[in-house]
Amino acid sequence: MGKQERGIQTIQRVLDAALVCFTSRGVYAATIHELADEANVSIGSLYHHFGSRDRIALALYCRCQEQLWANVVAAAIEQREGRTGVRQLVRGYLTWAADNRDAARFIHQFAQSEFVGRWQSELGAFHDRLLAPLFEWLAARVKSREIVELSPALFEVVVLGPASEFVRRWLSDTPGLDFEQGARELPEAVWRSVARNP
Amino acid sequence: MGKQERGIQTIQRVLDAALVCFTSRGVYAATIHELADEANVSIGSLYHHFGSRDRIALALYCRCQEQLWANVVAAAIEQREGRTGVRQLVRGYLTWAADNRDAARFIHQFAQSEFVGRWQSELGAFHDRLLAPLFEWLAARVKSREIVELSPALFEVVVLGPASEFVRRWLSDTPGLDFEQGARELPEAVWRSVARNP
DNA sequence: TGTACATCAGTGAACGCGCGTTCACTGATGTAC
DNA sequence: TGTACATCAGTGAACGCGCGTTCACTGATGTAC
Repeated sequence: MGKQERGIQTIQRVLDAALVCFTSRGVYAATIHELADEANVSIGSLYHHFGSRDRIALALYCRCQEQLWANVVAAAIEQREGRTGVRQLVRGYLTWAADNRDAARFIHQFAQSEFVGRWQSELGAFHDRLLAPLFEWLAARVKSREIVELSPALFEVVVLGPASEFVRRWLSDTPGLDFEQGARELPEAVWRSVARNP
Repeated sequence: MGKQERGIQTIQRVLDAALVCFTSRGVYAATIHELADEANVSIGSLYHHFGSRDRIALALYCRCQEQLWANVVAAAIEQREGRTGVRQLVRGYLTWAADNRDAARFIHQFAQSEFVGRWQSELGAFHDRLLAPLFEWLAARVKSREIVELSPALFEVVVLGPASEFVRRWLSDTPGLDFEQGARELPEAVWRSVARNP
């Protein structure tokens, strides 16, 4: 199962190309032939490394998720106060999406696609592992009574729901949605919904 | 362009079948052959009424959206107070989804699919028309200083974002997510985020 | 340092399956006089 | 009330396109002695 340096580079190149194809043509519409073209790699080589078309999408999804949460979670949990941490979490999510439009678009599309079902349990564990530091941070702020008591699952819904809904709409150019306005007002709105007032 | 009673019934029957196929097999995986089978209608008849596979999905989406918002918006705007209205909106969304799992699943899947792009402007106008009464209600509550000032677009994100994120996760059986708990705690959490405190 | 062998990386023409769509047709319903 | 015609509703075998995948192969890199 040993991989060579050359192979690792090819895999990265394929994933880069996949991001282009999947976002410009769509996760379903993009064909493996287009993908091979964009990556300058033969179809056989794709199958050598990934085994199937679906697994390319899966690998890309994991790479994007890792980038997203490594950034966003790290920036949030280095905040001491609950308020600044939650605000940072929301703002971080928004700015990451703005800086990585394609990756954000792909994540949202993939997460809602029929692919997910097939890898649900693996992806769930992966997701939990990425968010674990955040939930630790959260538990401490709940304990210190800065933040209302909410199960981690509901906390995610309440805090990341508005952020991801906003990004989803922003990415599809929903009229009447201004990014700057969202980045200014959403963090505080979200904070109000989890803040424990004295 | 006149339609006969028989044709109208066939269309409804096809949409019922489409909901079954699209939710059990997936919006992309379901084929028009399966659809014809499930509806007990010939493939030719499908094309006579809808013109293409995609338009069947589109028609179903419109029917589901209409059902959803007719219910949810109506129940919310008959509330006088901002707080009870917003709470009712969130709770109404959740319970509609619980009572219409398939329709909710289909709406979420379709809305995030590559279909949407093709009909974006029509669907946007349709959506706005369905939500118009809600935004009127909202404007009055903003004016009376019960609710913070937010553009309609951001209001939607803040209020419906958590609700739809919750439903999305609940529909895909995310572990750790309890429906009853969500129905109990989400409405108030959302209300806190838009309430204007004296 | 060289040789022999094993494994990894990469190729691309060919295949076959199944999908959406078409089309020439029959039957049912509505309309005009 | 009957007849002739037009339009709507419905049929399903056939088509052709393009997709994901395979496979027998060559070339590159690593390893053992």
